[in-house]
Amino acid sequence: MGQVATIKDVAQRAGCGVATVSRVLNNKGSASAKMREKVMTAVKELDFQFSEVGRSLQSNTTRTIGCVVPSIENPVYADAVQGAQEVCLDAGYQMLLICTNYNAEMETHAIRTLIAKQVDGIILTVGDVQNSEGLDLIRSRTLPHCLLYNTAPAGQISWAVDDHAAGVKVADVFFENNHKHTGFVGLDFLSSDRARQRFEGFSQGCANHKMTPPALLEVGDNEDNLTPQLDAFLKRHPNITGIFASNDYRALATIRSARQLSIDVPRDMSIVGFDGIKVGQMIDPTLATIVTAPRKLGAGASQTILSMITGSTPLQLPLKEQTFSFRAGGSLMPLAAESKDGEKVAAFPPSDDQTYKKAKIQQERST
Amino acid sequence: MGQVATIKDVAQRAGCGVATVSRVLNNKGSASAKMREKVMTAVKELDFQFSEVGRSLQSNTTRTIGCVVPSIENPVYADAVQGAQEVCLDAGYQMLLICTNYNAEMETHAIRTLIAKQVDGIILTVGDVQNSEGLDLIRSRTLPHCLLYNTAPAGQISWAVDDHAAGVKVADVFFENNHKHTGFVGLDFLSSDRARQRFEGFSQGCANHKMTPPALLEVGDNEDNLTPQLDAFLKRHPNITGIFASNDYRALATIRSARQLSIDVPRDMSIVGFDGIKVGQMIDPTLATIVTAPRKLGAGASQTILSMITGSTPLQLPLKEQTFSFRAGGSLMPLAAESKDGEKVAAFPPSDDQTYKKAKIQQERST
DNA sequence: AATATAATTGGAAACGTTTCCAATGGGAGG
DNA sequence: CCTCCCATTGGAAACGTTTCCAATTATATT
Repeated sequence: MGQVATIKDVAQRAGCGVATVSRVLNNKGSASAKMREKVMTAVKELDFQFSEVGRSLQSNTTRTIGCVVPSIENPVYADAVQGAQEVCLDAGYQMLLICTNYNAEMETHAIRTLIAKQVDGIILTVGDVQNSEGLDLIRSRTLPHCLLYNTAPAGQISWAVDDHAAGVKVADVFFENNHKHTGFVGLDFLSSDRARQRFEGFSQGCANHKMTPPALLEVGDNEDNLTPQLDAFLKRHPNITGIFASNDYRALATIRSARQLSIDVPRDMSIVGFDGIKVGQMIDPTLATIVTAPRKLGAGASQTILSMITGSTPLQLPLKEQTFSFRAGGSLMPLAAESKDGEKVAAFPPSDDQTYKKAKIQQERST
Repeated sequence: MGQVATIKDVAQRAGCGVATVSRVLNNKGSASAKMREKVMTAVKELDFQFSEVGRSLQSNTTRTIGCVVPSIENPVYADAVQGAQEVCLDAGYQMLLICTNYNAEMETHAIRTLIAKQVDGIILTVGDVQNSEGLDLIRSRTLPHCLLYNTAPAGQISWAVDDHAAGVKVADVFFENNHKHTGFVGLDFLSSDRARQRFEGFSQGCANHKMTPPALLEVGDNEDNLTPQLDAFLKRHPNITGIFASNDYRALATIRSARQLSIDVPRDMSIVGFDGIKVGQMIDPTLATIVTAPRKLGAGASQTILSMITGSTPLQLPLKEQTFSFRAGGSLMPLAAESKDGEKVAAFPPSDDQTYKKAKIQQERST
């Protein structure tokens, strides 16, 4: 960096003290018209701009908020970060972003770094809310922070999808469409708190409707060879007619694998995903899914943080039920009414495009 | 923020001067064993951590690099940012992220902000390299910076896909698969420099092979009603057998619209996309596309910036041809050899799954 | 014109670091 | 025991701001 002008340079050029320059530029305190003038021209000539680091040191404030998420390669987080970032920017804050790659050690390190950088607040998604070294660090400094996509521990604020309620909703939808025997495809639960919540809600919902408890297929994060696992799974549970996948990618993978096993979606099997990624509506069949609003969650987290910082009254959290909605799609169709006995084979509607379309429309109205 | 301990507190508690604390903690200069000891315990007791802002003021360095991109809702940028961020983090730098939403005013403001924040370098994607106020600001301060996804102006470094060469490659691929009459679907070019480059390369490639110049379909960013536009387009150019879409989303939309027009992909029409998004391989047919490596580009940009900062020898840019590769997929299949006359209807292979599969395999080998 | 009051101004301290430099102390060698 | 040298140590300045406060100047009121 070639030498940049400081407030001293401006003062010298304008022929006044630094205090005057500061007052003029910040519109704080009094200054005569001619002084204003002189300062302004000096600023122009030197192309002066305040150094935020000098300011930060003096004000004990950085106007920066930290954001810690696992990875923005996941569009859910990317969108949330974008939403959060926009709100920050509008309020004159900048965002320091750190991705942890789902690594607890990185997470702790990231938070330590943000604390050292003196951020005014932190928005974060941690791996384990109950046991997070980073979170403890934050708490011990009473630094404003707000969780994102974590289920809030008691008395804490978190902007997150209510995974459990969403799971219940999916069970409701399957029930309304006459599917009584269902399955759940998810990543092994150890690594994902959220998938577990979805499953538990789904189980609960099935129980509410006296449906068979959902069969569980846990897969590794290796999405490629889902087909053999799905095959074995469906052989074990032959009367399943509906599958809830823990996210949209997994739902797509499931559809693909089903197709490889000559199982048509939605004729032979209905699939519901989770997240509501954009492509879900661009493919055929379109993907029925729980759609979430990551941008809004991110934006909300930012607003919460900002209100904590400014001390203004904190934003109301959305109702749990408003953190998601069901979107109908071609991957889910109602089972013919006479299928209530669960005799899957007998339940197929005739293989007729018209029928399918009607079913889809009906389905769309049901939301 | 409850009062945090400063170096003075540590010094007081350890019974020494601040200089000693600084020396001990930075392992710089000499210090006796017992002093080290005392300082360390004081640090533990107070849970002390250096304030980076004090440091920054003194060292005229923030160990922060700024990153300006249009939007991380676009996975291409999200991945690039993630790659860049990781490299920065590994080098002990943090990343300040600002998304401009494709808005030139925001872009300028973002850069101004980053300069005020005294970032040590900037990675940026601008809307118009030739005419960017922000870029001028950076240049006038001789601040280390590196372009990303912009075609580099003379003498500048930019980590970007060679869109032109990629366009040529797509033409090559169509040629190898006997497609002579092609089209290009892209956003109106005013807003996207890159799409234009792709089109120009594609045209060039078609010319190289003495194919008909590609027909151009410019669509608005409203992806929903592509169908009528595609219909009109194909009526105007009835013998088109291959379409190159300016990105994967548009390719998927094109496939969907084609299907609505009862045009089967790939039987009646081959489609090639651009970007190589993940879902392209999860759908049916899989999407033939130009795959790019956004993470690598982002990481490369970071390395360039870091080497500029440290003054080490700058990383070699990748060869233009290495910034992308073609990935075969089910959405592209060869036209039967006897179709060279362009008589599309006569060219259909028999509607036989086996044939399709063979065609695909052959296609995959051709890369 | 003299005084009281208000507006304007600049010096200096403070924020948390690093680093220069001078001062102190201890040990070795004479 | 004296001297010299080196290791250790702390005071102070500097980095770029803001803001308190005292000093100066301008304006209003008699």
